Amino acid sequence: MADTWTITELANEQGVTARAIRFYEDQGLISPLRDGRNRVYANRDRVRLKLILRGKRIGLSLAEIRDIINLYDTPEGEQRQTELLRKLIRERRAQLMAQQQDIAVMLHELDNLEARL
Amino acid sequence: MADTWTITELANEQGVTARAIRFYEDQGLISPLRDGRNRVYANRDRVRLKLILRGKRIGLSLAEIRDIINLYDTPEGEQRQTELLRKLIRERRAQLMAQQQDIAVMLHELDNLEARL
DNA sequence: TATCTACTTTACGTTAACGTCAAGTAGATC
DNA sequence: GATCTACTTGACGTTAACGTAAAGTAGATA
Repeated sequence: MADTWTITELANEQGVTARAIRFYEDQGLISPLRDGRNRVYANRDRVRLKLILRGKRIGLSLAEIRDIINLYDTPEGEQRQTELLRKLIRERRAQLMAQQQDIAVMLHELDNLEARL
Repeated sequence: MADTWTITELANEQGVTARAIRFYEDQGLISPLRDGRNRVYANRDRVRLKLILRGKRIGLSLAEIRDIINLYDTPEGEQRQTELLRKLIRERRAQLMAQQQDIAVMLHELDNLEARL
């Protein structure tokens, strides 16, 4: 298993276009190293991309995903920030759980629908 | 409890703009009756709007929501269509369950994050 | 009867998230 | 050394989902 990827390798693997990945970089969501002009993606970039795509699949905007990434990237032990971070995490968790609920309701309705057939 | 609503009443209640509701109508997602030129929303329209907004909250596009609505609106007992319907329902259910999974992973990551604080 | 309020339609504007050329470069291959 | 391949950086185009006037109407109220 390689430990670095080119942009097209990563794009193919993750099922997105290279253009999309470059766009995420423009938006400050991912920052690969360079080999000359060319982008080189390490595993942490790959993990980051997966996080982005997971966020997209559940309907988060890139701005919201950036907020979540910022939670991850905040230096540890910054006491002044900790309380704020906890709050943001709680809010995000509440939103995700509400989404779970919405999906549960929809699944239930699909069950009813199928039962009617 | 009233059994009909004006567009602004419904908009305020559901936390969206009247413009958005009219847009959903343009897209064929909802079809209220009229009192002269004015739209009159009955309870089934209200339920329909809730379905639309629930879909939006979990990141579905209006086109996808329309597909789901079409599942609901298909006349019962159309034997020829039944098998296709079952298939569409199964696919949609699979997608929703995948989304549940994505959300579960994110919730887990938030837990880890909070634990680090 | 004039004004106010809540609706209507029409139409152009806006933002997010890329798609789609165009033009250039750098390394490998014929 | 020319051609091929995989990258690069602009820059303009596109679609979805509304926002935002503009201009008109119909019923209630001063």
